[in-house]
Amino acid sequence: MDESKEPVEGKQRDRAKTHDAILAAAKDVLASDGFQGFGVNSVARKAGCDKQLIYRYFGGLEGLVEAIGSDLANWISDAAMAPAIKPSTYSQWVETLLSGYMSALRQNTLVQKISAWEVADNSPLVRQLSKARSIALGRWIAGQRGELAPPEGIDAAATNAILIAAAQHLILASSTLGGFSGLALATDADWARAETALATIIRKVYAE
Amino acid sequence: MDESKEPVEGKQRDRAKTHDAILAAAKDVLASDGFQGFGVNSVARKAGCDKQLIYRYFGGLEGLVEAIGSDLANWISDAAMAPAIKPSTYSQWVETLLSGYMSALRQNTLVQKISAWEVADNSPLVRQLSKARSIALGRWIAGQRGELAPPEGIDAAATNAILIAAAQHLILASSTLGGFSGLALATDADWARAETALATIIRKVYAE
DNA sequence: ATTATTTATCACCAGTCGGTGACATGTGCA
DNA sequence: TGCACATGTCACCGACTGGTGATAAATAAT
Repeated sequence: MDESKEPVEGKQRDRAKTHDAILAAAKDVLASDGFQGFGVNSVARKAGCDKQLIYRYFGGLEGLVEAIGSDLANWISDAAMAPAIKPSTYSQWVETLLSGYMSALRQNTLVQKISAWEVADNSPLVRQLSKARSIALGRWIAGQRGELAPPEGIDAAATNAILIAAAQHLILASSTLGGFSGLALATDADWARAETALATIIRKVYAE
Repeated sequence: MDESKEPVEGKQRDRAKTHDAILAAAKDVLASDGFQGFGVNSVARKAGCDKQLIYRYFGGLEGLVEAIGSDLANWISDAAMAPAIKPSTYSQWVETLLSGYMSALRQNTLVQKISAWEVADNSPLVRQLSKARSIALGRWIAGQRGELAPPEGIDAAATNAILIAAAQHLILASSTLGGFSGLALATDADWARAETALATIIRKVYAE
């Protein structure tokens, strides 16, 4: 009767399971130790298997990163909930967009790391992850786009890039430094303060 | 007569010169290859000397980084020129402050890298450099501070942190990605556009 | 000229890296 | 049963890393 299909749990020969374990370990190493300590040896160590399997199942580090990239295809759509109310002004639209982006990014530490590496490291592997992140983000924004037009006389594209840059940098800085430029970003109250300030900026900038 | 003190130039035994060559090579490796390829071997290779000398003259990598940190003590004061006209409103003051910070940061690629590493890598060496950068920045801002007060009813500390975060992130992204979020940041015209948008934000936010 | 001392180089260590071939063992099919 | 294959393990390679002790060579002091 011991010939059941899942007897002992764990060390059974199960390609799919080891495959997933390697993938999970890879994401884990990336999120915790960063790109510095990312390699076949460390991933195999954390996955509890031989590194040879990484070459067999993923074709090496490159293929492994590719798999992680595919895994990130919907990182923001999954995390950012749809806005409760449909925005009726351009200012509101930017506000909800930025709020959704921030909440999604704050939930996904791996994407945070990738965003940070984008500007700190231009190795091929990082570029690969960066591309996957960017594509998913672009698709999400495209889906959020409505028919609202920005006020006249303002460079909306540049302004929004500035706002997104600020939001992103605050999140990255909060994870590693706990704040930025004297502004604490640890507790929920801290974040409420930051989001209030950001919302005020948006409203004043896009005031009709 | 050949016993002059600086005869052939170069391969003479000159501790001070080698010391400086190592320091320069270290900054060079950091700025070009990043923290990834930073180590005694690569620095010694670039400096054209034996790595043993790094241990002798700096006490290892840690001391070398420390020396680089001291070298960065006045990075912003040296680069940011004093404002042409003394700002007469809080809005103007923020504008000149941010403008000076941006121009100084854009000129110093090493500090750019350090700023990027701050949020991407929390190794002890990075923290050391980050600290040196932060101290120099804080001293500069303290020196720029005037008696101007922000308008009532606005969280100036949070707002300024947001603005600085945006400026910094745009600069970092421009160096590695050539732009951010669809906004090109390569040519001078690109930067003029970004700075205009930023100035507009500041004026609208801090309008009296 | 003969020491002492500084400056620089070399050879080597143990450890890790990415990568690969040979091998053992469990699983399913004939 | 026996065979073929899939799965997993091990040992090893060359290259690189940080780090150190011994040694050569040039300068300074006597």
